[in-house]
Amino acid sequence: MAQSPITPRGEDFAAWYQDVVIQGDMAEPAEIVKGCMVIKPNGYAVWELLQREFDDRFKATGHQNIYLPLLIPQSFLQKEAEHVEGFSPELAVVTIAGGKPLEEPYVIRPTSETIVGHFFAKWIQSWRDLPLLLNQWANVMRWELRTRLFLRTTEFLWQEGHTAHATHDDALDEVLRILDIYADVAENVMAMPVIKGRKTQSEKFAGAVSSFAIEAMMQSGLALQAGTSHDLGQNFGRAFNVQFQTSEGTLDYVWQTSWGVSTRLIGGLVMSHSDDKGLVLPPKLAPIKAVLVPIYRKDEEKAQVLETAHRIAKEVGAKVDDREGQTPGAKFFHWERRGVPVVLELGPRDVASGKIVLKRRDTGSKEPVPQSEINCMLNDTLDRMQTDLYKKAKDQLKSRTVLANSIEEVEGILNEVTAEKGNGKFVMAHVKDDPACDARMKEFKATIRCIPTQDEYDGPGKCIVTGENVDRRVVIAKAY
RNA sequence: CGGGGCGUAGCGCAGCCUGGUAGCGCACCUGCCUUGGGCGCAGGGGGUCGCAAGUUCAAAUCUUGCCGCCCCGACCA
Repeated sequence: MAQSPITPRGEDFAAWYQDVVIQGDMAEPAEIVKGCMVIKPNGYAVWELLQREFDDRFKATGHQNIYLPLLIPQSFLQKEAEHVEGFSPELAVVTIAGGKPLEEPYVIRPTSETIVGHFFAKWIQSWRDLPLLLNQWANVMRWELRTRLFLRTTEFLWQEGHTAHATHDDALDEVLRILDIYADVAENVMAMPVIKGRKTQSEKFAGAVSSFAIEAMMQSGLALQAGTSHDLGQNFGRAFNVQFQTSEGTLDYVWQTSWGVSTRLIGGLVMSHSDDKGLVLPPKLAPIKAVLVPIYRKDEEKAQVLETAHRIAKEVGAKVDDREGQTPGAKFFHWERRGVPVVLELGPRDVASGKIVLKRRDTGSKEPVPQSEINCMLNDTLDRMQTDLYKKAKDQLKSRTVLANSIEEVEGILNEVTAEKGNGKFVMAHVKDDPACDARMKEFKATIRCIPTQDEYDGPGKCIVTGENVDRRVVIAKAY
């Protein structure tokens, strides 16, 4: 019998997304805690693979991991003016502990800049202590009004990098180095093309001088901010008195950065590649790359098939689905929904002919392969699938990116867009980095996603809102 | 924070209007049978009906209060 069906993308994109995540057994709402989710093994395994990719790159660029307290004294959040304003609406606060009201409440960290500021002040005395390059893998909590699995949950997992530098140039280099790492993992591991860019002043992180981000386009055509890297200037250095003695003997505040990617990336992964049959995972992030489904009828067939199945599975590193009492058909659906890149089918006919059937998750193509070549063919297929998924996503990004040269044009395009229809677009237009311009975009429920770091279009032009000169087109879109 | 919906077996739901032995499908267990895209048959186990108070001889059902979750809009990785 059919399991709960997956809502087709074309019918209702948001419902499709939720169905894919749940049917793919990645996560489910933790119905006992508002806005939180349970990340299940098939989802957490993807997170572990992603973590490894990022962590290796952070280590390779000189960062070390630390762990900071979950609770932050409430007064800490208030030390940086913009920071407190940005975060106070979404804080969860602990006011009672040990059965007694606390003298000073603790907030559950929404991010750790403030606590880092405190410890940086203790640890940094001299320019010789710099740069200080740290990262933390942690959970954080932001009391969101509206939540969606992975994309926005009250509690989420992430990494937050925190670094301190002697000069602004060094800090900015760090910010961009990390942005490159984020883009590298997104494109080459997640097969998710991104646009690197700077956030506008009104979209930047609360407390930063400037924020950079990678923006991805989902199959709905909506934008997803997939990672951010912030130039904090000396804002937190001043707020927490993080001073160091320069080589010339003077005192200066450190220049800090912070940067993060979260479990939101898993949502992005799902919305980049999956289809109406369920989850599609790029091979590099598939916890199980191939499953072998044995097919047999009589006992003597079973013995033969299983023997060959285990031999081949061992050779290629596949998992044999030898569960009893489930027909092959049920198994095919099971693994398909869970996004396994390749399913191998082995039955009596294949045993007799010395072949095995290889089926690709993304294209659905099925072909018999000589058993002697299966190892090579499988690796080949996984490699091809990885690059094909990227190409497909890149093509969609290109075909759904349009130029606009007037505010009316932008409005006309974006007013057609709804999240359910999944007909989103990236609109490239000349717009000034000015809060008034951001506000204008909000009128049609869109935002300036970023000012690309690399101009792939026609260079300078006149702002379609103010008429002033700006040096390149920005990305305007509706977003998650 | 506004609008809507929901809470009954592990999951999805019916029953409620009109109070009277708690039901269906899937899943699960046992046996037989089947197996190249969600097999079939037979038998079986599983529930303080979200919580609390009230009305009543009697409450899943009526009344009141509370709690929680989900979905749709304004803030956000």
